[in-house]
Amino acid sequence: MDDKVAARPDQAAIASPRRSPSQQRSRERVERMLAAASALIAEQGSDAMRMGEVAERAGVSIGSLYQFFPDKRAIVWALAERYTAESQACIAAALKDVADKDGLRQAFSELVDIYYQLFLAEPVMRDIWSGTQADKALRELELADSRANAEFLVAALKRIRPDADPIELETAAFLVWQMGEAAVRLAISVERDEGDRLVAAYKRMALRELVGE
Amino acid sequence: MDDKVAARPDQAAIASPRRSPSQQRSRERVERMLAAASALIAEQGSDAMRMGEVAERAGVSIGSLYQFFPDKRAIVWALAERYTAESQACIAAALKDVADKDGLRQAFSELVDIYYQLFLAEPVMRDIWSGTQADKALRELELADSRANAEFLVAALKRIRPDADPIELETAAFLVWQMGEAAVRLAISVERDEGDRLVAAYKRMALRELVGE
DNA sequence: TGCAAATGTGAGGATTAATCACATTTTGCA
DNA sequence: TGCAAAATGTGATTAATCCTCACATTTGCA
Repeated sequence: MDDKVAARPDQAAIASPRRSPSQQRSRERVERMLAAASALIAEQGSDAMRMGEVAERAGVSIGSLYQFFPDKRAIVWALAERYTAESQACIAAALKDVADKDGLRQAFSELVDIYYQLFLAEPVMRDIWSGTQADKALRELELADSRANAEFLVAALKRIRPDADPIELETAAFLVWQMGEAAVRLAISVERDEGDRLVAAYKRMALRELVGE
Repeated sequence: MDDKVAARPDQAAIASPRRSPSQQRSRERVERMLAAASALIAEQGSDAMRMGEVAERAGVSIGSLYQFFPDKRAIVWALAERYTAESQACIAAALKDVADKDGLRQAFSELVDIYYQLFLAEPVMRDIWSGTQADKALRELELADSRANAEFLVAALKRIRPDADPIELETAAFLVWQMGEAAVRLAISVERDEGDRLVAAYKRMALRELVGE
């Protein structure tokens, strides 16, 4: 995770570019802004988050906020970007040494559990990825993230089933990943025990598709 | 499909109740409002849709708009509600007479295709169900819709596999349905041929889960 | 030290959702 | 038919909020 504010992909209306914090002082302030935003999102959701409130909590002026973030969505995007970077590292590590079916079963099951727990425990994650679909930049980030994660999965699958059609593996991995997100989102929006059942059912389905019975 | 404006479930902040059109005149005006909103959503997306523009296109005043819709989201919700009612009828009809595995395979495959085509062809549908997650009322509508559709599927499954555990069928059907929506949304956001592959892969996965190999 | 670049500020401009006090039309009924 | 009450229609106005901008302050550096 770097401290630099990542350049957000252009949105429908291109937001004017913003400075990247180059001094230590401003880097710390940007951290405070993100922390404040994160706290507010956890409390009320990103939609209800007010720029003035973020600035106040971070102990900076509105102007400073806009110095580093072109608009409100960019703040949410920056938080989302951190989560994806972190989780990608985690996923890559978990799938890195998988070499057989049982290894994949094990690793996949654990990853799904982690993801599920994360969504249950982290209101910010829930909020960000729930609103995903409405925001073009976030949707693209999620898609890119899914593709990257699917790649890790494909790499593992190729080791397990070296003679399988690469395109099919690619398709299956991408689909399975995206469905996992859908399954977890669904699971957290219903009663806990039904959610658990849904996640378990998803795991079975996904693994059957990936490594067979 | 009834002409009445359905009462929208309470949102976070409870919107003040609005009149239901009881006279022929107002019913027609409400239709014009919805048509105008639909056209604007198709053109620019529901986020960019402006209340003033809806009113102008419908040939009514802002005040009239708010006479029948408590707020902006209620308009989108009303459109969404119509789509779900329509599609539920379609789904119920398609699954009504399914009595064996091959019948289900056939019906399910057709329903998925119809849904996929609908999303490809209907920008309003795309927009509404993309923004779904951000809006509590829409999320609830989608969930209720999924559950209702899952019920039709469960009914068919019980005829095919009468000795299966009902809870498991319920879980599988609900999950499969929700995943179908995720799969289609994913499919329409990538290149057409990749989308087709994804939908095909989803069908395979879903049917394997529902009726086995 | 002094200057240019980086950073900080918050009042105010610009949008836009939503309200409300009042006008007009329709309906139900004696 | 005539008329009171309910339903419907109107748009200037209010309120909330994002974001800009002109100017002040701080930092890095030769």
